[in-house]
Amino acid sequence: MKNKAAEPTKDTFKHFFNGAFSVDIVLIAYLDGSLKFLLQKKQDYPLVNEWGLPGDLILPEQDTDKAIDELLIKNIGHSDVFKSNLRAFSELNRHPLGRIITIAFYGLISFDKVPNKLPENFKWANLEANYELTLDHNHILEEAKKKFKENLIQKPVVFNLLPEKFIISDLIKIYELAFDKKVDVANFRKRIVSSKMIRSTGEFKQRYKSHGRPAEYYTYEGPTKKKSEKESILFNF
Amino acid sequence: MKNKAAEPTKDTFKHFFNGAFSVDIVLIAYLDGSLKFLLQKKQDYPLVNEWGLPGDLILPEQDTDKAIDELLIKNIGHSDVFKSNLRAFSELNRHPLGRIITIAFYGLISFDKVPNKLPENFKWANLEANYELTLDHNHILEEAKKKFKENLIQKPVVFNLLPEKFIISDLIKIYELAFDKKVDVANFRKRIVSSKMIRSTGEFKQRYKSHGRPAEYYTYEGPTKKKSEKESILFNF
DNA sequence: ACAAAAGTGTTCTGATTACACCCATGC
DNA sequence: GCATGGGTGTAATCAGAACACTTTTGT
Repeated sequence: MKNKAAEPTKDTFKHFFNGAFSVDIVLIAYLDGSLKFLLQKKQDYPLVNEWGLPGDLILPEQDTDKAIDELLIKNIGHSDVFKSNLRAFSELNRHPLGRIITIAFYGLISFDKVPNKLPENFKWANLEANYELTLDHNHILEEAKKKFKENLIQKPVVFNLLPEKFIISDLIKIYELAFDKKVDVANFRKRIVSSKMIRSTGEFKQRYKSHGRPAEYYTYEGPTKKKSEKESILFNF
Repeated sequence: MKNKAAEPTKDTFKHFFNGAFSVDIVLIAYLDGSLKFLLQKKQDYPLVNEWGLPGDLILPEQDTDKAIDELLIKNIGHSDVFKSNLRAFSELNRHPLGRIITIAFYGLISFDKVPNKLPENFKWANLEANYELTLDHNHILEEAKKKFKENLIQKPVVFNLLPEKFIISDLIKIYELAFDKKVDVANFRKRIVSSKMIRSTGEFKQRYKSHGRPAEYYTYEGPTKKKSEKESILFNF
């Protein structure tokens, strides 16, 4: 017992510290009547000219959230988006440079905050299109889409895709696109209005080159003040 | 243009490869009529004698899923549990040894698979108790509990806490414990039986030292075959 | 016989569905 | 006037909440 090895120190653990981290983001927007996500053409070795999710290697001393913000600021000019930590992707051989675990985020940006011009190596792609992305980015994209859809029905995240003032038909359109299903407009409208989550502004959308009654602008008021707070709980699957 | 720097190589990225990874798991069980989670007293420098979630540093060449399985096998004798990738925890100064990003899992183990004897430095703790855990493990625990509860109402994960054959009152008890609310037994029962998710076995639980009508054992049949598959979609918040 | 736990039935209410109808505008 | 998109009303149905009641056991 007295003959035990030397006390461990930080140095004892050196061999654990040979891994790298990166961040990637699936940034979703509602643009031109369809759902899109942001793509980046990689320019650095070893992925030159491959398309993938916006992302970067980070240094061990870099914070992941800040790294995402910096990435966004650099490329779309600001980081004013809704961000949610998706999960880590850690498959052993996911990256040719060595063991890199990536922290994936999914984000939502409202269309009024989408810049008119993107850097040359960025583009918006249709969320439903099939792209061959680099590394495991198709996998990350799928998981993000899954979480996005779950969130859409469970939490008021839609509003992050829309400006302060929006029209209900855009709200509905997003659901129809995301789930590829029709929405009963009358019932959707009644439910969302009666929930008090949105409030009418009295302003109306002027229409150009189309007719029909002008749509009223609504604005998001925050989550529902739980109406009833059920006494008994029950599963729902 | 011709004067550009040398082509980058793997070596160019060396400075990114100074980070470490770990895995941690919040393993939940339904034991002795309450919900518990597994705790480990750390024995290695620099966390000696601090209690935290079961977990370990992993080498850059180790797979995270395998690492969790090995951890479980070593300490509870098998890895036959339901596991779900929670997310990565990456705060800059979460670990005294340096930048270590941990991949957190949450897991569910059925009480018939819980070993009678645990290693000395492991114990089951009440899920609702307040412990001072090492590092950011309280934070990880909270996120795991949140996801556990979400899952309970959204997906048929409860069955992972119960043996092949179980009685409905245990099923209900888990919900009551997790949400600290009463469940209307009659309605719960009707809903779960009519869902065809569980099937009665014809076997009954013999009771010792208590009276009351014997409970029938049920068994899980798999997820509901979507009864109606709604035409129109609607949010639910 | 009675207490305790398991399991069933019935009523009432309110949410959800389906769909018909009305409104405001451009051409 | 009529086509188009926005917006409201209503009747029928169905799922959920509440709770009383029956069954089977131990003591």
